[in-house]
Amino acid sequence: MDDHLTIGELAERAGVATSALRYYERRGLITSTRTSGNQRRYERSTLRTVSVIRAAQEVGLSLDEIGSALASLPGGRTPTKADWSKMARGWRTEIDRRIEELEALRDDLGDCIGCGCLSLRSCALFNPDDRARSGGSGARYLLGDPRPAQSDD
Amino acid sequence: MDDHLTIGELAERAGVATSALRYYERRGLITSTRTSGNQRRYERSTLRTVSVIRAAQEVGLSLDEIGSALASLPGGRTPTKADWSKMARGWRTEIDRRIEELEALRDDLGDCIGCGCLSLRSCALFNPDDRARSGGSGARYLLGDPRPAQSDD
DNA sequence: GTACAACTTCAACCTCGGTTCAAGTCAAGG
DNA sequence: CCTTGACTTGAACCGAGGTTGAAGTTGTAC
Repeated sequence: MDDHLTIGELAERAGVATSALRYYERRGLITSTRTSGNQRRYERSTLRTVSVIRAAQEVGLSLDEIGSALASLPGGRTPTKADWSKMARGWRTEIDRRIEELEALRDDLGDCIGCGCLSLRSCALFNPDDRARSGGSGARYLLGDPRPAQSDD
Repeated sequence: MDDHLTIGELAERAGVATSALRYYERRGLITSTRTSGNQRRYERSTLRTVSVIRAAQEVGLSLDEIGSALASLPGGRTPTKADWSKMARGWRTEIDRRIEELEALRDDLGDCIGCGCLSLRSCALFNPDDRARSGGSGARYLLGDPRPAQSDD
């Protein structure tokens, strides 16, 4: 009833499980103080931080990336309005990039459907060398660079 | 040198690791015959199947979904040109759906940047109740339904 | 006929974003 | 004081899509 939130209250208001909040704290995304009896108490502003975390996850960022973004905030841990605007702008760029990738993929697919490129000749979707191969499991899509015709199938 | 491929040859031509090919086989996505010495030999058409698998993964399908699609092919295991066209059309629909989701998300984000909705009032991105909560880890995004104003922040 | 690369299997391990459990402690109402 | 529910910890587990390693076998080039 003071101006702090228990983990259960924060979980309910933020729409996440308490286990997720403890996990975020282990990962360094949020912080808490402790009562004399070792229970977590959260600032009300942590609700905002959690909302930003969830929003960033929707955008497709990993918790590591989100953590870096939060850690790089100048004046402390909780994102201010200006911080949020800045981050949101960056994320929008990221979303735009992903939309472009998907559109390219869709167009490739359209070409394939039209051209019957099961022959594998010059089809972007079927060009393995070209796939983004580095760096984990994110959504990665292919781009151009059709290979010169080879003995195909 | 006959018309079959070893696992290493297939791996190189398809751009995947041999371990992945064995994994696909365990999952029932591809098949092989064996030499008298128990080594795998692949039909050349398996290269096409693997390409389809990788393309479907790019689209965002799980190996289970891909397996179902391949298993449902009428005339055997290797997708024909017509099969491929049919699948590709389905995937394109899926891609379109994901692009729409991303565009909605981007627009929400644009609203947030414009309105300074850090207050959490009526902001789609900050509305936890509304997040797609069911069903695994796919890319899920939020939609409308701004909540009536509450004590916020 | 022998060296060596490529193959075999099975089991264990990896990341990511958490959830679930067991065993125990704290806080609040009656 | 006592009960009850919310909290604490650490460790184990999940599923997806594989990778890695050990120990042994095959295939082929010289």
